[in-house]
Amino acid sequence: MIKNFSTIPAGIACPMVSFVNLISGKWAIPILYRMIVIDEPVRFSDLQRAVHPITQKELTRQLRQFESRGLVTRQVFAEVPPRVEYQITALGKSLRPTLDSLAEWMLENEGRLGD
Amino acid sequence: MIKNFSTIPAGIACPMVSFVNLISGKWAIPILYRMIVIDEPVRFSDLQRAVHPITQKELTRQLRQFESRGLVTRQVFAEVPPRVEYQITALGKSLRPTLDSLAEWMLENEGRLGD
DNA sequence: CTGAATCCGATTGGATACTG
DNA sequence: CAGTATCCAATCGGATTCAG
Repeated sequence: MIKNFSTIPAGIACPMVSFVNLISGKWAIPILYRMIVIDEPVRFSDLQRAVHPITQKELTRQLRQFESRGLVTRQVFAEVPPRVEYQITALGKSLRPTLDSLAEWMLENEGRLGD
Repeated sequence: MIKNFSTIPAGIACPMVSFVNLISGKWAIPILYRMIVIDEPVRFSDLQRAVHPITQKELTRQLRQFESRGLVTRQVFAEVPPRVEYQITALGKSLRPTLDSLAEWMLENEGRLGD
């Protein structure tokens, strides 16, 4: 017998919609997780090397988005050659346990997935 | 002082890339989480009502994808009117702790996010 | 009821060239 | 080095129509 499905509050899934809005796209999670693991200021070019093969354009876009959300900070040094360092914030770091869990699940179950 | 970034194995972020490939898109996580919470066979139309305002096309596409990955099952009943029931698999359910953690983080931190 | 098919606009994301 | 600007292809995703 199937329970009356409509009795389940529609709001349950809403955090998930918010989450997808927060970190959607091909590179968002990989970038964020990498920065969490690093947990130190990191230069743009180093980050690009670490998260490859991401393009400059994509990396820039995602970093700007994270910055506006308060997940990472951006510090510009008035030098030649220019140096810009990005770093994960406390808020960003608070995502670590969740993302760890996610990575672990993937490592454990990748082999079981179809296709 | 900045650690030499290139010493960090590039493989660390790979599970994340796999994860994004598994459940990317606007509706994938909301659908999956909803089915996990239900944990019972659910009809197509009920699911569409629960995860709104998703279109038929999108719901169909995502369900087919999940089916091919082994995250949900699809059972067709030869009736008039036709009935099709989808249900989360054990593999799909094993994602629950991770997705719970994700939902909780979102509920706790939604207010702290910029923009 | 459960789709498949089609059309369409919006968004994503890669490649490349250029700049301070 | 750290971007910006431009072009382009592919995908995403909504609206609508049709079919078994």
